[in-house]
Amino acid sequence: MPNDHSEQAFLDHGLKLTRSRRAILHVLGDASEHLKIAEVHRRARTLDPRIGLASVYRTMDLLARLHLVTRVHMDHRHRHYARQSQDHGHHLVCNGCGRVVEFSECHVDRLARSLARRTKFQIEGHSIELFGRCPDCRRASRMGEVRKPDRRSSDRGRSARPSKHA
Amino acid sequence: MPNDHSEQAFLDHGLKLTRSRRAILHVLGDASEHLKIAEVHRRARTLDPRIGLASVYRTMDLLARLHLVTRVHMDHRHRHYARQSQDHGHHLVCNGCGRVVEFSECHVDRLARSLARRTKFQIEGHSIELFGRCPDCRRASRMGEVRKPDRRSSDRGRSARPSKHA
DNA sequence: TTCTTATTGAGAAATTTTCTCAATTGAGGG
DNA sequence: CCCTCAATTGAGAAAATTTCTCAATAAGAA
Repeated sequence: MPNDHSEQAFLDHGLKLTRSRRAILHVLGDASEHLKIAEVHRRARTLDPRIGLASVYRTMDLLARLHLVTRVHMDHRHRHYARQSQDHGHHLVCNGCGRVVEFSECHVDRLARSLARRTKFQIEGHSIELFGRCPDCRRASRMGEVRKPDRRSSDRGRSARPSKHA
Repeated sequence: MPNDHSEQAFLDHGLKLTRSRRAILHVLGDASEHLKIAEVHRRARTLDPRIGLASVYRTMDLLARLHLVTRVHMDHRHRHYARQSQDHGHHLVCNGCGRVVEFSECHVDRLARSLARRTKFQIEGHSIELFGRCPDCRRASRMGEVRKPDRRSSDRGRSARPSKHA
């Protein structure tokens, strides 16, 4: 989000600040949600239509390596990225329909400290996902159905913008 | 793992117990690790070479919907599944090289209860991932490098079988 | 056994990600 | 300001993963 900070980080690591990278940083700076690659690409192209998809992949990888964004696991079909600073919404995902509810409470600090000590990793972030059944799907399964997933509604449900906030 | 239980679950839901499904249940029953689709397919074919990849996808989807198996998010490139009962290895992933260390301690019970109450979800499982830098990557970055990920070692690191257990 | 329909396997198609390579461009030095 | 050179790019090909289609098969009920 501090865009200048990101740009500086690039330079500090001897990386060039190119048109594409600047555009992508802008996109990420403006976004308030998690974005998947295709969406970053789409938005970046409104700033500069020349930007290629491969560059988006490359830049997002770099940003992740610089800890400016974090990969979040929202579904299996797409990569999603969140800015480092917003990386604190965790997810409750419905196994039935894919609906996602965000929540923020978590207490992994103790766990993180203990793992850091044992593994000598330097812990930088975390993500928690819980899986279950939303009320609608519970009702459906009480009625004996095995709901075949509906592609469209499932895609909607698993989209980047979680439907509710707990 | 209780194979008969799984087979029964199929019948209970009016689903047929076919050769392929039986083979896949066997594979899952024998496996002690998370498996990705391609691996399930490979193993199932040693039991019955006729099984097609599409059937593996279809069966794994069904199993997930029957709660006999859970999707776990180990990397972005593949789906991974774990048997419901073994869904309790969590991961510490190195942001630098992708190395994965498994750990088992976690205290999400309270969190789960509180979310269940607030959202009316029925919680069925969870996954925790922490991200950081492994000792090797910390050393490298102290030397100013931005390690470009090495495809091969990264693939090894992110594979289904974590390298170490904490 | 026969019937009915869910399920299958194979391959095509779609989707996402990675790779390759010639052309461009950023940043530093002169 | 211009040069130089390596980093970076865009485009498209290629790879990898997932989904779809459809005729053929086989599981389970009668």
